[in-house]
Amino acid sequence: MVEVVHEVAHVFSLSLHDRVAARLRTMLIEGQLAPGAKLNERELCEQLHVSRTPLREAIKLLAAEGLVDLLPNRGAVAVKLNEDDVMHTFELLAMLEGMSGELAAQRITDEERTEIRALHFEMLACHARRDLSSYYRINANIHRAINAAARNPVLARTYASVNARVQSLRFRTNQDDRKWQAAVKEHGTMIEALDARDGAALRHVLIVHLHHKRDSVLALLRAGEIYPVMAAS
Amino acid sequence: MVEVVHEVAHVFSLSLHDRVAARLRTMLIEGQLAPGAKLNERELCEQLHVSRTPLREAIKLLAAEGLVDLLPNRGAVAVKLNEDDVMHTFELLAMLEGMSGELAAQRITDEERTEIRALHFEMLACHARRDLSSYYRINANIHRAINAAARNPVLARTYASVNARVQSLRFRTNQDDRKWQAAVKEHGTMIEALDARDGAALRHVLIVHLHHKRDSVLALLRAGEIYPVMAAS
DNA sequence: GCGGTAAAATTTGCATGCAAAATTGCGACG
DNA sequence: CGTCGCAATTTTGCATGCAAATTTTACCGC
Repeated sequence: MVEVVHEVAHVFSLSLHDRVAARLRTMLIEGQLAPGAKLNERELCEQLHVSRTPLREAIKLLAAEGLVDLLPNRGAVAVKLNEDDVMHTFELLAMLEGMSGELAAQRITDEERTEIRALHFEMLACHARRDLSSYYRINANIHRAINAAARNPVLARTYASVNARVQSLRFRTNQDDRKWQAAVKEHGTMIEALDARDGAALRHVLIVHLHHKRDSVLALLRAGEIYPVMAAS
Repeated sequence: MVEVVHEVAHVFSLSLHDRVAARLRTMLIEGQLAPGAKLNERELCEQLHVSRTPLREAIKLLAAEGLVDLLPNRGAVAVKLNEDDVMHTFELLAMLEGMSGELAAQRITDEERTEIRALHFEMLACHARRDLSSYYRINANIHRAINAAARNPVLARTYASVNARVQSLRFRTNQDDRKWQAAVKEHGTMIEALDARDGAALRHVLIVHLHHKRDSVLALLRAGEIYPVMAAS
């Protein structure tokens, strides 16, 4: 019935289910689909202007990524992490990022170091302007760059997959100026470790960094300032 | 009124697509679907006696697990790892298993230690009988038990997911008696480290163990003795 | 024969239809 | 007044149909 399709000529992932999965992923990470919320197929079909088949296929992708839980005969719900889940996830993330850092310190090129330092200063600018949104974006790019410098795509993909599950929570932290300051300082230490090609030091600061992040998220979680936020239904 | 049941309910896979995914997973791991082989939907539909919808949904699950690659408009193919992929995967696996061991040494209960030691002796029996198949099964159970003792379900699931991608390759190694002997000896060291609750030692032996496994797999890969094999077992 | 092109056949991707399960609404009964 | 039970509606799960894309095959010119 719907033959009017928005221009997607320049997009290479022509598969509709991939695009739908990406859209859902964004909605989950940004909290438009709140943790614990049921994913109503008919609703999402109308909202995304697709039929149920590609939507269901996209949901299966997200289920394997761990972003939604699949309940037999009862559809899918956005994952709602409890404290233990958050602890375990950050415990793993810290290890993964620590490993990335250690490998990156050994394998990074000068060009990559230069680029990461540039990103670092961009991030400092965002911090100075209190531009949280851009700060997050550049921050993510820095960590992605470190992962890339580790020269292990399997590690990078695994990290991205695990990280996606807590991304929506990480989004809400760093409201606290003191913690933000500390995070920025840790990032400075990362740059120093990278310049010194000190794998152990980079690993250490990354693990500490993630543990601080974990604590921030847990604090918000315990304060109940995360899950009450719900979108209109 | 529904009680809170956010645990991954392992009720019997009532969903057809879950059963199909499990079946396909087995076929991929056991090599019935050879690496690089195209997954023909019609063919598999007839073989598994299901229609295309649940099959396609299952394939999406496996794609997110990294067991198959999805080519736009050209279906899915069983992943065919090259040497770099194998190196990177084992590099990550070694780290994950090392982490598991370190955590397990801290968190394991006496009951679990007892059970793992029992499994260990069972495995020794299989080794003595040269019962490779049972050896593999018990070996996998030991590593699963260590992962369980680490008390981090996220880590365990991640390990299982990454491991699945090389499981079909691991299946074919240890034909070499000398390497088998060495692997068994390493397992003995693991038990000692667990009994001493020496996290660093356990971590170390697990990493070494995985690196040896990596070398075995790479040797077979380079000898071309893996991919030509296509028969079902 | 050989390369190239176009049509036929196969295969994938998406939409829709139908049955089973779950949720909801409502009324009878204790 | 609350609870249980049953039917209506909604929602999920699977099968099938159709169009687009890909692969195969056949043909034509050279």
